[in-house]
Amino acid sequence: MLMHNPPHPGEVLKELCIEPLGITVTDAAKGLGISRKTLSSILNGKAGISPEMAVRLSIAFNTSSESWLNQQSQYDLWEAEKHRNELHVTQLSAA
Amino acid sequence: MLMHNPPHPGEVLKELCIEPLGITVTDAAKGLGISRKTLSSILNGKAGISPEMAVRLSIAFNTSSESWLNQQSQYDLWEAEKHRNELHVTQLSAA
DNA sequence: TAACTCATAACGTATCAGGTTACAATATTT
DNA sequence: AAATATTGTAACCTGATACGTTATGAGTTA
Repeated sequence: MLMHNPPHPGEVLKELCIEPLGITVTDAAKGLGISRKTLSSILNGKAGISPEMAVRLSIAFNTSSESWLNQQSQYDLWEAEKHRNELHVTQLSAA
Repeated sequence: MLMHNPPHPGEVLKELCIEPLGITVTDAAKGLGISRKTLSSILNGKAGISPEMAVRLSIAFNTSSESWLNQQSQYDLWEAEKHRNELHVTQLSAA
């Protein structure tokens, strides 16, 4: 069960990876093999981290791809849970 | 680190939720508040489990939405990792 | 036979990742 | 100060995918 509002994975990426290394967004994008606009979108919370992007991050920053995708999942789930009560779903039991 | 080929989340859904209850795909779809085609696509591995669908499943089967979405993430990541060596990514270090 | 169940194809809509190009606002450097 | 670098973002395009409806064919059960 998720207990607190998870941050944008992009926010974590910026604060824990990009800024500590002192590299520019432009150079990081080059290293990741993606466009600057795509990285910028992630860093500013406009785009999520796709499975492929998680693998790219794991290579570039020597981390685990799982941790990146899990962060994204938890963020997405937090958003989805906000509308739990609006879903027309009934409990299912044996026929 | 993921060690073995994760199953389709839809496969798990079918074997651990639908079949044990002895309910039809049609009735399960009704309970979930989605179309029969959408559920069929998931059960047969043609579609993934979206964050919203994870919440629906958690309500209908009294489970955790996290477990469903994590299963999907692990499945997606397994697929993405297959192409790890095709990605043009370089290790990033301090400027 | 008739009714139910299911997978799937065809079609449309919405969302989203990702790319390119271009522009404006800051920083930084010379 | 002037020139350069950096960044966010808007506009536009493509491709993938979730989801819906409708229809069809196959299998199963009453």
